[in-house]
Amino acid sequence: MGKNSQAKTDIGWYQFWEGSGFFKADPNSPKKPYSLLMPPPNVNGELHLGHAMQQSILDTLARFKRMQGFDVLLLPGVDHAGIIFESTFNKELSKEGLSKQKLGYEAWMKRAWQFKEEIYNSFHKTWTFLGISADWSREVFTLEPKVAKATFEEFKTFWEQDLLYKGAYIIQWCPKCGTAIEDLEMEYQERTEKLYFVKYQIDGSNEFITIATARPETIFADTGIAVYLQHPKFRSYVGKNAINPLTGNKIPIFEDSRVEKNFGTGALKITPGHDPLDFAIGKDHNLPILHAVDKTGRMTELAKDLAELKIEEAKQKAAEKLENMRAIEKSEDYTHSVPVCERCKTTIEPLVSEEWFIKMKPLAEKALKHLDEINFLPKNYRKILSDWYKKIHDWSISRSLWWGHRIPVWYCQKCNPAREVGKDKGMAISLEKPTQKCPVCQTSGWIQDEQVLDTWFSSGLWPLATLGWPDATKELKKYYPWDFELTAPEIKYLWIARQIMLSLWLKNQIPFKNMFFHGTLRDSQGRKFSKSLGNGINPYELVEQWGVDATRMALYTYAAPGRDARTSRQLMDERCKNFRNFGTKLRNLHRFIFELKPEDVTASSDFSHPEDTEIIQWLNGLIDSVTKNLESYKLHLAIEDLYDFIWHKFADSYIEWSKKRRGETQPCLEYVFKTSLELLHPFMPFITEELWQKLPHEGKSIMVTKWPEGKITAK
RNA sequence: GGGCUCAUAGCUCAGUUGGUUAGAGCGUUGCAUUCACAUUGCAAAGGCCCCAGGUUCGAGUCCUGGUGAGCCCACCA
Repeated sequence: MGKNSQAKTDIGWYQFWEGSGFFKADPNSPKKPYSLLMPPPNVNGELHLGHAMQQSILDTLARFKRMQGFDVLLLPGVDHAGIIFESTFNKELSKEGLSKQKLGYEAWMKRAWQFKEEIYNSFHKTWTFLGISADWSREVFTLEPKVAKATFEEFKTFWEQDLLYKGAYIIQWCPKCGTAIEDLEMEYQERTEKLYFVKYQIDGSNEFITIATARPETIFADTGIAVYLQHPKFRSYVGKNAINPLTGNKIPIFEDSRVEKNFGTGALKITPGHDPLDFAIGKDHNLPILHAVDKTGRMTELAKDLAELKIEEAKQKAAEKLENMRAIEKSEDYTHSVPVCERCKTTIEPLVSEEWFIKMKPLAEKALKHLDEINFLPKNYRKILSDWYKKIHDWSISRSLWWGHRIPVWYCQKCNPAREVGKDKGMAISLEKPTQKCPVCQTSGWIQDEQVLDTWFSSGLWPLATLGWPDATKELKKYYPWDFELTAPEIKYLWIARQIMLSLWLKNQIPFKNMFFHGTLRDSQGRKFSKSLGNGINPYELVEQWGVDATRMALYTYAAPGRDARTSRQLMDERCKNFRNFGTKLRNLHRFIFELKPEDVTASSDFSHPEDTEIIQWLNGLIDSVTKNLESYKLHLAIEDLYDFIWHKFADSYIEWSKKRRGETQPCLEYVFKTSLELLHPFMPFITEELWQKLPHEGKSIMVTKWPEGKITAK
């Protein structure tokens, strides 16, 4: 009962604040701006405890800056999250026996937007109960036209600057998601597999060269054998051909420095179509690229009678074949890490495919020059990012998905059916279907590239697109660069590093002045929270049980920059309970000071009594420390001081002393209590508003009252 | 194989630029409590601040080496 009525009150305050326009930024206001950018959560599932922490931190800073008199913009939004969304959504569809293919593009899209809407609503529910004071009138979703326009501008800029190209490249392909993914989107699983030592006969001889491989099924696509330089045994074979045991093809044997001396036999089969290293070696030695496995993860015609089989089965069969022909010298158990798709955990199949890329080197170099203009917390992230920029590689930006921004490239069906890329090739870049005719053949049968852009291609523009770039809006002028941005460390390269490069390249300015990396909340065994482990803690349950303010306070205790923390439902409950009790303490302070006010109170005081002086001095110290800690984003230190002051110094000490001279302490009690509430408001917005409203006060809300400065000095 | 981070009370963690006797919450123990207290207050116990060196008048904090844990990056077939 009590909990429910409390929740209603909280929502009431939230509506009061929002209805009063307190959350809105005003680009026309003469106040100085302070801008905070919410990292857009992925439209995938519900917001978790990490989001709750992240967004509570943002909200606290926004409320603090507002009270300090800034025109605050806390801009919220949601990311469409291409691959993750599709894999989640398609899983949902499969429960109904449906699939992408069965539904078709139009119907799938319609359902997808509905699904997005459901998730979106749950986000808003969470944001509301957490009390997030964001400017909802400026909320952005990364698939909306505003972002499409910015993304097109980005694409066009790279195209015009010749930083964009399309080419055959070995990519990491997820057969289940049906798309290329980036190295950054892979993870590794330890697996024990068989390492086969396979004999390849030397052409025109009875001798053999032996290679070690864990993937016998790809032998069908072998187009060479490389041995390390000056191999004592195999060097005599260099220049000769080996016979591919499964196809009978003759393949060249050559030396290459990239072959490891101390692994396997010192000879490496080269399969340019199915391995990144082989691709590189094959390219340098002009080897043909063959595919034994296709994009669905099945064997191709090349594998003859093994065609159509899935990789795992083909591996067995290929090994048996080799065994039967006595081509296997031996096999060993071999434990290595296998790349899998971060999203669906399917084994990655490297394949050669036509993809779009951006040349990143000039962007990275520019970012490196300006990195010092950003204040990183913790500061070692400057080095982490700069190391990454130094060994940057080209960014593959195309994905074979439906959920995303379509690549804004149109090919002339008549004169460029192969969809080649080039300024003279009957192709156009345009956000909409081009209206002009093909300059080469004068027809207008344009067809758009079917792939979509990598999610991060648009998310990387978040600091710009949210403010209306490429248009020169007044928002862009006033709030850019952002004062504050925060994120989880795991997307430092995917997102943060890209935002920095793209903002500098396109706008010639850093995207944000302060970049805060919070730690990762983990379970009691140090594992990340994940759906599959089922170890997550639902923030809503904590709020239900302990209230928002207490939950927020518990989360700030984990808000030290860059520090991972172990927690559990039990530990969260302990901390929440503690801060719930702190809230009770605040209510009792109010009761003591106001509801149980004696008759004989003194109207005013110069706080000259030594006990008054003492508490005022403590309070002034508190104002300084809370202000300073908020200015430097150390929320965990600020709440420690607030807690200690209010509970132990004010309640346990001063209030006890005051009982001897209750009447004359009234002005001091009221001043200290009210100031404490104001200092606490950014952290515990609801209870502080509730109590502040019951006090004698000026102004409409504690939210828009002036931040305490501690002008009162006792003699 | 590189790189980064961490190691502080039984547990989860603070400890800003080196500076008295190293802190909090929870937990434990004892006492009090018809007091503003959905209990709260008072008190206690509990620490070779991972190990070994070094710098310094002074080190939990800085440097070197070691041990252990975690994370990130990397093409070991």
